[in-house]
Amino acid sequence: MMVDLELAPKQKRPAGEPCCEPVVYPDIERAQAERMAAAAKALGDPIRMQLVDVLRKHAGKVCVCELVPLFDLSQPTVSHHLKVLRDAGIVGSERRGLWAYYYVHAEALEELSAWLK
Amino acid sequence: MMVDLELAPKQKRPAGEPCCEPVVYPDIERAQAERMAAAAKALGDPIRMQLVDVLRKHAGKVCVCELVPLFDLSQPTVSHHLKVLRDAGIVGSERRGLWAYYYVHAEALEELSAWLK
DNA sequence: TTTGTAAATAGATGATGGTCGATCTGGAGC
DNA sequence: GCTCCAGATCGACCATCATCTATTTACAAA
Repeated sequence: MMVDLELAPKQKRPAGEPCCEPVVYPDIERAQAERMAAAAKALGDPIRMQLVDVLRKHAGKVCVCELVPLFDLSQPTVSHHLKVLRDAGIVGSERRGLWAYYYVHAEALEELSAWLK
Repeated sequence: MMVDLELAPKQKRPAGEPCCEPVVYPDIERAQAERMAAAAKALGDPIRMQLVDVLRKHAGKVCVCELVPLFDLSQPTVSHHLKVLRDAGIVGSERRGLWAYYYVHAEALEELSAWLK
């Protein structure tokens, strides 16, 4: 968590030259950093990365029953990963009868994408 | 982990209509997904996100003694976060006398950036 | 209404992660 | 040599996470 430099503990310099001129980094980035870190965290698992990749490449809604056999994981585990992505706002879902369809919320990745660029 | 569709368990369809036409997703993405997930995971913490942000904005090397007071964390904890970023290849470091300087490896973020775009 | 099926949820477990205080390392200066 | 300092590492602690099996929910068809 960032703090104002005035509140930061004073650093005692050794006798030699200082390492560098101090630079002030204001606190503005904290909320943005938390949002982007949350998105990155959700993407920070190979299974979820592949899920998003598959959903993105299809630009439409994909049935869970198509997603589960793509991985060597149990159905509840895939369901869990989809929930993590949904809680992060990265994907959305829709029920149709017995089946559930997932799709990507492209906007949810935009802030991170813009920052990385 | 992706598997070939031939190896995927056969799905028994209910009597009604299937949810959708099956779509084949080849295995090519796995290694890329693992690399990108590793980078995203390293960025998936607000402290590390801010560290990278600060380092990026300076486009030069920044002394650890400047980074520590920006956060309400102990010096070993900041050092730990820098190590996570370095292990992920996102930042590099250089010792100069008593001080250590960190900088961003811009290339390490390029694959993720390109994929997100 | 009974049966079968897709997906979500619950609960347990072992692994990983963030944080701290204490200690270690290695360079600078006396 | 000795001392002081910046930064890294260690060890412990507690929280979070990925995964599984078992169960529940919700819907469809007979």
